[in-house]
Amino acid sequence: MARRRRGRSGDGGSREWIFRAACREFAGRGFAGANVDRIAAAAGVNKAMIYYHFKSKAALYREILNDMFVAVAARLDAMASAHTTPEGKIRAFVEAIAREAEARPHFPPIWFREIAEGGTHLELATMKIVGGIVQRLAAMIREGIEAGRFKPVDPLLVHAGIVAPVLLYYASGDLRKRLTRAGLAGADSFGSDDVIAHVQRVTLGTLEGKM
Amino acid sequence: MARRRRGRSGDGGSREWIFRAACREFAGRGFAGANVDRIAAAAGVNKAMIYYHFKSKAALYREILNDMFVAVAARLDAMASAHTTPEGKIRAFVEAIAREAEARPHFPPIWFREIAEGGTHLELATMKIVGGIVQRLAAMIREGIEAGRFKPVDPLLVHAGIVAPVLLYYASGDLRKRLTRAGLAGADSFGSDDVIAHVQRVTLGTLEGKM
DNA sequence: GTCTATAAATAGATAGAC
DNA sequence: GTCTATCTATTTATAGAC
Repeated sequence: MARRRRGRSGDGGSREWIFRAACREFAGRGFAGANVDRIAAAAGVNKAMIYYHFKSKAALYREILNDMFVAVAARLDAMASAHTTPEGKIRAFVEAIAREAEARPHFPPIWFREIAEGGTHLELATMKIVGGIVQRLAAMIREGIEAGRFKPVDPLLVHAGIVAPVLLYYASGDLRKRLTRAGLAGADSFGSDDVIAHVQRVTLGTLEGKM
Repeated sequence: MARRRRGRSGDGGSREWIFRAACREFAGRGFAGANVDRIAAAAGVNKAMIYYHFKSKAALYREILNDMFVAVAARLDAMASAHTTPEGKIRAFVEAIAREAEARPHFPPIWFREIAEGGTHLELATMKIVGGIVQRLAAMIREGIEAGRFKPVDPLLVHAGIVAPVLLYYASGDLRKRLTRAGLAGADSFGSDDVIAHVQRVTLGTLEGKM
């Protein structure tokens, strides 16, 4: 442990080392389970530095939450603009969630825990960004309906059908390993690309009303 | 707070009061965030009683985890036996998960958190029960394939497509309330029956290869 | 910006009386 | 089975020197 990834290119100094170590700590142990001493050790800085850069453990956590959704929204816009058809946009939405989960491995577990906690730590600004993400998907569906290619389906049901399985896949990596080690049908039979393709197929099938 | 549901019919005494209060506490705050004093207060018993009935906070939590999956497996068997067709069994699987989430509101949030934690608290016996649940679904799919009604789809992908959205719906109740209060597209446009029907339709559409 | 030392509160667990 | 009192360890947070 201790002293990780200092001196790497793209490093923003102690503040960023702390931020990254905190992402891992909160993802692995949750807000209450996370330990400031451990974050400091993993970041390779003194504990007092955390309070120099951040107001509190809670403020640090809230900043991570906000960063997650800012990144998702940005990636969503970047990927969606490359597609013109409603189908392409839906595919891009699914892939954007998955790619963001890969870029920020703390995203799925932290979000799962925060959902379980009722979103207690979400700032208003962050909630608005979360709302905007759902609205982007709703707009894609509306567009597809107007183009006569999609049947009307509740956007939140579609959203859940995409985000829940994709994030579950990324959040459950350790659990699946553990189940496999225990001699159970752990299933390493597929990878992230299979998950993405499957969710894209299921989602479009639902929207195109082929069932 | 304090002193809840004592003297109700079906009460099993202090041990059960503690167990139920602990379910709520762990669901709302996670394992690390849960507080033994608060559990005792909510159960209306003295804190020492918790250690009289359970070995430790962790042991109490592990017992709750195990109880959850024993109940899911039991409900699954009870509901599946009432159906003969592969389609009916898949529908019953979806409904069983949902009904169990209603019967044990702590199930979705606790399971989400435990997944995020890599299943660290799962005993071997509990993991076997979890594995058995996936195997039950796999058997239903296999049966449908052999009957020429389903296309081959990875059972774990199907499982994720069912369990993730259903549990997300139940686990996100408080979050959705919070988003709505913040003036966002909270979506109270549908209820649990809509979610169940939607997931059943999507799952069968996927298995029947209509996309 | 960085570190040492420490305050101050919280929380899991147990001893022992009744 | 139940309660009081308490031990002990952990942990967030800050004061203050360099």
